[in-house]
Amino acid sequence: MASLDRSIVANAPIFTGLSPDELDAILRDARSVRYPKDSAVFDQGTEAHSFFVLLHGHLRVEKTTPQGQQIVVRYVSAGELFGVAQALALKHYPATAIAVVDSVALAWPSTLWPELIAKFPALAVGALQTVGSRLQDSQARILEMSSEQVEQRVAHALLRLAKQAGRKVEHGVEIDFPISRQDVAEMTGTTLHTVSRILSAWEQLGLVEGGRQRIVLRDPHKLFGIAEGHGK
Amino acid sequence: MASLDRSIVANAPIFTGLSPDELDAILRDARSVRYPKDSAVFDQGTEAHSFFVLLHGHLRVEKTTPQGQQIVVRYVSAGELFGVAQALALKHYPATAIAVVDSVALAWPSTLWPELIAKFPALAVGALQTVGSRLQDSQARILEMSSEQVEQRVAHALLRLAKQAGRKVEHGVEIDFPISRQDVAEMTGTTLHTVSRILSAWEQLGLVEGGRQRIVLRDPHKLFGIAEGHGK
DNA sequence: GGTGGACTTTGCTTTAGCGCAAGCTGCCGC
DNA sequence: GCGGCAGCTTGCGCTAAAGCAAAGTCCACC
Repeated sequence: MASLDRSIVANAPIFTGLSPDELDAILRDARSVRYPKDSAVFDQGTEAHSFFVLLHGHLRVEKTTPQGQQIVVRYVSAGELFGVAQALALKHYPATAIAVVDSVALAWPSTLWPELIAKFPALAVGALQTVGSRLQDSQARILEMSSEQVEQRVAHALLRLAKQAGRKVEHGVEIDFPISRQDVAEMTGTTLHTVSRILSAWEQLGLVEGGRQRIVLRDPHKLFGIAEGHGK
Repeated sequence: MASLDRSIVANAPIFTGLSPDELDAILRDARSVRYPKDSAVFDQGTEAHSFFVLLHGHLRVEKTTPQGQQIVVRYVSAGELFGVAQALALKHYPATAIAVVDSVALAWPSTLWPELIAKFPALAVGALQTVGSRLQDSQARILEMSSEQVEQRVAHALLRLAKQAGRKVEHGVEIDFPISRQDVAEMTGTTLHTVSRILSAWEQLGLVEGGRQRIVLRDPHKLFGIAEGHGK
């Protein structure tokens, strides 16, 4: 088990560029925490006490407006760094992270971040790349929301989910955690109703297969066509 | 002039946490470049040869889809770091930066980034915070696009522009560089036509004052009300 | 001082997708 | 085994805003 965790950690992009010894030193300060399904790892607006690397499971990161409107910022998979508010000079978490399946994460106290950075500059470089790739994702999403129809956006979202957390099953690729129509709506800037309609239509065409909090892509290639604006 | 530049650089957030000596060492490797109005500092997709700090002027950063749809990612003001593709592990610039007024920037070869980081870890920390705050902005924008009406989004955009690059004038705050209705549309994910209509309506109400590539906010407070969804 | 093009305004038509409402279904807990 | 409810589907009307079209207006350059 410990060695399994080790391999996940060693392959985490954030830790590339560190020697095994350095990695050990860093891991000594971490504690491992279990988060049961549907529990929060941290809540938007609370003090950013820790930063994390996910060892096992999946998290949904969501952000809520003062008016109560909510969006899904992203899903976190094993090996990813998250909750680095401190590194971005934020005192409070800018979003809420919820375990969508039973999950395990390594946690470090935020106060340790400056020390760790000072000792291991490669960490800062890794963090920069992590945050940078999230920035890319966000901007891609803005571009999508400005230029694409809802149907295309939903197709894109499903393809991205499948890529990040897809599991091969008999007739396609299943998204490997429970995800509701509402969640997809909050990822694509639309409503539960519209997502439901779109998925129903696709199910007719044999492109996807649905169910309660369950989505299987049966024809990713054709979905890609829709995402790119052909198909339809 | 040199000392004027010095003070801009010294106050740039990216350089906080560096001693004057360190700053000098870093500046020795930079060259200063003039970009006349409407010229490109770099183009989306080209090799990321340099990274920059803007000394004077304003840039518009825009991103284009393969299909030709375009959005304005952000505007860059004096003192800001930009073009750090290399730090995010990108080989090519992910967007195009255009001078909207005659501008001057300091430029470093991208190849120098790893050395500088190694010598001055504070730089990595600064860059992380810069990129982090851009990530915050992008996510805020996604939230806005998912939950707000066009009118609110335009109000938000104008207020942000005024905050970042506002100049006090006789009856209000003027945005300190030429900006077209089209540009505002590309910032808010709408069309030229809709922006024009909204600004015309606001002009009727005395909230703004328009003109060719010119916007003056006459009643920021009331605009804020609209942005928050009251007013209407 | 005139002319062309870039920028803007404005009216009309169309439509994607939202909001509302009602009903269905499969799962979980008792 | 049976409620009950969370999640899903579906129909209908409505509206914000996009698309289309046509005319102004201002500026820069000749």
